[in-house]
Amino acid sequence: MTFSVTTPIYYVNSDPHLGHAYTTVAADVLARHHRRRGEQVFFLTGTDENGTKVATAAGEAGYPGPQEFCDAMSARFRALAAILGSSHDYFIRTTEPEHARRVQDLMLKLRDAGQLYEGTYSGLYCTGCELYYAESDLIQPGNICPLHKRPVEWFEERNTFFRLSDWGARLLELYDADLAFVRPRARYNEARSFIESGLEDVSFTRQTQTWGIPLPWDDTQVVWVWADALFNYRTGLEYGLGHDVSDTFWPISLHLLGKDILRAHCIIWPAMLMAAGYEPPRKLFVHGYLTVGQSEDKMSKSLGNAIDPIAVIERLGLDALRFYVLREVQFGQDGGVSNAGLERRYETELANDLGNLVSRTTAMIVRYRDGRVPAGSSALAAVDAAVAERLDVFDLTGALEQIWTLVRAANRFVEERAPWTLARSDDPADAVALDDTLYTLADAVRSLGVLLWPYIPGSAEAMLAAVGDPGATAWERAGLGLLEAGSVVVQPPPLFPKIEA
RNA sequence: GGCGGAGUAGCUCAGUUGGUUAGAGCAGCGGAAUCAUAAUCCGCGUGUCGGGGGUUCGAGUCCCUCCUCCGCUACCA
Repeated sequence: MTFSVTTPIYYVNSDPHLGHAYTTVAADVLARHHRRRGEQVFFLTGTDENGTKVATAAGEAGYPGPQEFCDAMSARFRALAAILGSSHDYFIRTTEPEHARRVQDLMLKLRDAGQLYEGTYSGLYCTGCELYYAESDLIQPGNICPLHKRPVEWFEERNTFFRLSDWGARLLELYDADLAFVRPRARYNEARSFIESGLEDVSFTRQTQTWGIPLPWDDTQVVWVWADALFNYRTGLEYGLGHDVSDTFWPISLHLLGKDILRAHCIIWPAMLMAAGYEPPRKLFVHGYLTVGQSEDKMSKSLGNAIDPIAVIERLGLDALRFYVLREVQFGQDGGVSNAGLERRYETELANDLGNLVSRTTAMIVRYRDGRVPAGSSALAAVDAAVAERLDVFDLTGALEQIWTLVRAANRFVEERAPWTLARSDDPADAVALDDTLYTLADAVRSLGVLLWPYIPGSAEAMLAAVGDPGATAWERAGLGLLEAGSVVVQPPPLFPKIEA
């Protein structure tokens, strides 16, 4: 089995923020999960660096040229990925010569397949926005740009067009063949209805832009940044590892993307691939936005409303951030996030529910059984099947909820068994019951370590080490009753220390 | 306008193909326990399931209609 997953490549025109972190973490969790299942995984992320906006931004930021700007900005995204613990296999940059060369090859391939033709693109263009407007989006009368409050101009440009209009029927076949081709369902509907409404050809080159990949047969044109950017999902496999792994990992198992780039990914991209003779991706998952909570953080005066991923990591740790963004907001929907919400989840779920479970479990085994896991059998119900089921449909939030049912069950179990009472008893039956209880708890901590490893790898490894099963993160270990009696237990320092007031 | 989502406890949301007293987490109130990061566990909700109408023995779940919010309705990414 193989599993290939991508994030969008991030446009270097803006600074990395929580939204980028969100997508990267989500992709990382899936990549880690599939690796634990023993699959071969290729996880691709990177930066999108071509286009006029980048060239302009480079000038405004005082860089000698776009490349220097891209180098600096891309490095920031790469740094963010590293801080997030992203386990990507390759970080692609669209200014890499290898990428450019292969994009040119792909353009030739499209041309040779008769999928490109020369035409004229014309429309109402606002030089301030640097984009074309539909008449309906402008203030009438007078075709006034809603942003710049001045009339837009009629522009014409000689371009090379892609015959997107030829692919509507094939795209619909894709959507018909797999109702989960695009998730969540609302996004599937959105993409599908757009296709059904009729597709127009799309210009795949730009004449007026310079910062881009030249069209191989006409160097007065550059490849449209979207075509260039989308192709990264292919080119990255062809050269990222230093050798071509596209045979192994193609078609892409899953593209993660934000809802703002749905059309490019769910319509243009599969069509481009089919036109070039490649298999389209198997699945696309469109996630929502993390919105800044208004209600809860209304009190905070200054700039406290924005969540800076780096600041969160410095204060509460990487795992707190990774956990929070996937736990708080149903993956696939929009949802509010706030520092107050983050702290609440951290305190109640990570520190109190999970961290304390580890503390009390290890403390009791150290105290009552000299730090050795007694022989016993698990009295709890495993959740690994339910978790895998959620992850198979990319329900990262639902999987976490399933995991938490085990966390809660384990805490409840402690109260039910009251091991401290059993420990005070002289009855041999109580000693056996205590063994069973402690085994169940240690084993639950172990199982939770396996289940949570993709989400919070550092903490999960600490959990596994604490119950004497370090590094045993393979998914086959996610069930219950797999801990060896006699494993050495040590009480670790608190996994999630309370927030200092 | 058209298409598509959503409207369920104070908050965030679950609620398969219609079927027993509509659920979870959080917050709030009360209690128990003491292994543990004073961490945990138990108990407590008169919720018009957006309004109205209909189908049915029976609807949050199907049909009609109305209201509100959101997304999409093409080439910055």
